[in-house]
Amino acid sequence: MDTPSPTAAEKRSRRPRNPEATRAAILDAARRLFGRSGYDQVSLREIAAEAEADVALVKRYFGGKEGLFTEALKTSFQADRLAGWDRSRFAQDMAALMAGDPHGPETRTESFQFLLSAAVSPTTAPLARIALQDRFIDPIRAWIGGEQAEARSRLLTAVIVGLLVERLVRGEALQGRPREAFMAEVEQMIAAVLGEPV
Amino acid sequence: MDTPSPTAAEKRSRRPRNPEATRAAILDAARRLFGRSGYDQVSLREIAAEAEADVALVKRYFGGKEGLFTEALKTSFQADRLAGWDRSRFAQDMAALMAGDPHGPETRTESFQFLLSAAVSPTTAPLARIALQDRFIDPIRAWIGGEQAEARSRLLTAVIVGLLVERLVRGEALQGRPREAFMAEVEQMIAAVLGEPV
DNA sequence: GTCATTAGTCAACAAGCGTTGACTAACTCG
DNA sequence: CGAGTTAGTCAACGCTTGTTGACTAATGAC
Repeated sequence: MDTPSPTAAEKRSRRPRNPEATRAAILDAARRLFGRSGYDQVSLREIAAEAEADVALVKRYFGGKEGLFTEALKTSFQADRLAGWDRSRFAQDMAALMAGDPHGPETRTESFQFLLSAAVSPTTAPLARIALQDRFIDPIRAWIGGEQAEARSRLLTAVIVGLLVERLVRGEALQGRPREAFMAEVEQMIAAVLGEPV
Repeated sequence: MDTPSPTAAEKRSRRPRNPEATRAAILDAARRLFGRSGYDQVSLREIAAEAEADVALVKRYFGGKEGLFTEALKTSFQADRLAGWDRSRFAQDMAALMAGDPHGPETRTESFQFLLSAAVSPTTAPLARIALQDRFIDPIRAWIGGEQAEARSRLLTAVIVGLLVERLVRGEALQGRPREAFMAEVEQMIAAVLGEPV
């Protein structure tokens, strides 16, 4: 046998020794799982399993669970930054997003949920405050401008968060007339907060 | 010594054997602690200590942690039912409540937070859905009436929840002009959702 | 007063957690 | 090639959790 039985070699160190890739895999798994279930619900062993890595590597790369969480929160929802949204279609897009099926494929809210679960737990609330300010309140205020910008951006952020919880708790998709009615109301309300003619 | 050293007798069974009172004490402590920190953050031992009772009694009276949580959630915020609020002053009262100091004495939001933390955790989300429907969405719909009642009550509930999170995350009281501006915006928005002239 | 029932206590359990350090194998540099 | 560093693995630690069953003492029925 030229190629000896690979079992022994295969069992150990299957991963091709790529530190950046492993680090990224762990971080990715963390974002996914933390976003789905919150800080306490997820164990490092679950994350490691999802990333097909060893638990001990969490310490190596992130110092511990809290470090991993912080890093995951920091690098979360790059794509979902509200700043990148089209303001003229904001109310419609948000209404459609919030009326959708919570378990559907077009989710896009997973990273929001991450932030939300962070906000509720007192342990992680300070981190959540920074992230909320950074990614929601500040960019929205920049849009709005004017004298009431601060109050309105806080308010709009609160509305989005509330709608997320509603969506999360609802458990199933709105369909037909209920969906349309809900969307229409959301749209109208957001427009009102944005200070636009209804 | 006629009255012998009471240490031995005192150590055991100090509580005067009052099942209803102990049950109530445990339930009360559970409401308080669950409301402050959420399901996973609170251990049964903490609750038992707060109630000055033994951990094992949780099993006796409630079957386990989940049973205690369910019972606590069910019997929570009797006083805070939105149904009891004065509708004509609803927008103002809610705005004032939400602008207040999160750590202030006039809280009144502890039991809301209880519900909120239940809503975010997937384990307890189904329970939270029932409670939300029962205590918020349904009574609000009864107020509103009309064709859009369902959509609007969902929306108003979402707004309240979002404001709670904002308050929770904010960490300090708004004061002076920021507070007034925030309150005015909240008031106006709620009034809009309620379908009242602004 | 005696005996069965029940409220409350105590100690221990199995399981899961985050964390740690010793070990092995792979890469890098001289 | 050989030495040193680094990536990844493994087993175990100490701790906390919810839960359980054996025990003690107070209550209530007769």
